[in-house]
Amino acid sequence: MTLKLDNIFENFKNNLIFDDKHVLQSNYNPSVVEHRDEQIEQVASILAPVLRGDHVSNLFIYGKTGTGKTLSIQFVSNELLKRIKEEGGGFKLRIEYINCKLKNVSDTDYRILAELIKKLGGEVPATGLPTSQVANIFMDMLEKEKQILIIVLDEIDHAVEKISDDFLYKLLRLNTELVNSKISIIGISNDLGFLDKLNPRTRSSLSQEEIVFPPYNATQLKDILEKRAERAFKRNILGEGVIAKCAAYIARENGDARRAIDLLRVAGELAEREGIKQIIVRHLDEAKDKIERDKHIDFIKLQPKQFQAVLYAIIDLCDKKKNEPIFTGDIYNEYQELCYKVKLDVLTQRRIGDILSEFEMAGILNVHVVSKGRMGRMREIKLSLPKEIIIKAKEILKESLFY
DNA sequence: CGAGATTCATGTGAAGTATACCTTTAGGCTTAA
DNA sequence: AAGCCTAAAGGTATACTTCACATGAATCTCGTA
Repeated sequence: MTLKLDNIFENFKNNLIFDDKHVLQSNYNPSVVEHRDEQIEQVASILAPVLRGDHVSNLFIYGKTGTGKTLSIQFVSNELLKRIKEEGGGFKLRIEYINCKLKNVSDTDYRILAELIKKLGGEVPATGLPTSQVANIFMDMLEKEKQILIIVLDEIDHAVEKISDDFLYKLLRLNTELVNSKISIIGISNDLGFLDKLNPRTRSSLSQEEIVFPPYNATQLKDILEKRAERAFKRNILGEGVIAKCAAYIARENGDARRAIDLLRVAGELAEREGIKQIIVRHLDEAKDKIERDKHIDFIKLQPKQFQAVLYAIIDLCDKKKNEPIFTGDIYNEYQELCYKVKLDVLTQRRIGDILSEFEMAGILNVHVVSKGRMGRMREIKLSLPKEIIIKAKEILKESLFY
């Protein structure tokens, strides 16, 4: 065993590619945020009143993934925290980040409150308590100290289905009930239409201020990548035009800087694994596939059993039907048979319908309702995954369901 | 022939249920004065 | 009498079910040209 570990460590030590790989990992926090000066200034000027211990306006931020929203907020937060620490002021500032998309973690009223309480150092059971009581616990914890809490709710658009408008509104207006402490919400959404889904009074208190983060363009991406690559890789590792290609590709797609950086890292890993001393354009292409694959495979692995069963039924059906379109009813039948085979409880068609919608939300399926006249009305369903991922997914699902 | 009614298979919203978990409370048992 | 433990009662969130009504175009019906 030790021998094996020795090998691994030895290989790692001798790695030819990376100098400091951490720089390319998603939890890396650069000291400078490139090309977001304007946005950072806006965020800063909106959050600045906390320095005087004043209440801060609620803020709504709109921008696609990987446009530096989180990074910018984190940057401003750190600066604020630093200053508060230096100057004191007799109160505490907390900035807590919550991603509302995380299934079974922070995707309902109750769970968001529970998460917040946890971050404040408390503990609440996963179920059993009335939400209002959890809200009270939260307020008590908040009031224990003189502090300002800024809650960053990332991807609220994903949770708005499950989170009641009322909850958001109450959270936004919590200030009126707080004596010692103050609270502000920063909502982040990828979907600008999100605001329209809210009722007007919630909307107006959430978007007291609004900031838009545009996607990075190719030049900016190139710049960002170069800065990171410089620290992450050893000298002369990057092949001709690799960064330019990477930037151009991502810019064309959606300007998601995180993806661009991932791409570069994975390309590096691939080169490392091959034992080659240079990253070339080919690695980028391979990395692209690998990232795509991993993302979906992880998603599928994390799904609950029933969801996996539904997905398996769909994949199986697609195989059988080849290019014919498939509909809800077909899927349900297939799913039922599968359940008998695997000894899984059979859920109702109603529920399966909801599960299908959830898959659609997650971008795994392409669904649209068609009316076939006298033949009824149903959803036509297509898998929106590349072929090779479907094959891999099928294996994984088989494994998970049958054994 | 064409306007309007019918129909089908499911979409979809609302209300109800099962489960797993929580707190409160009352009763019973133990312990110590 | 005070303290502690236990079990029942009463309550909640969440995932799922049940019920009931909504959809929307192909097809049918039937009056009319």
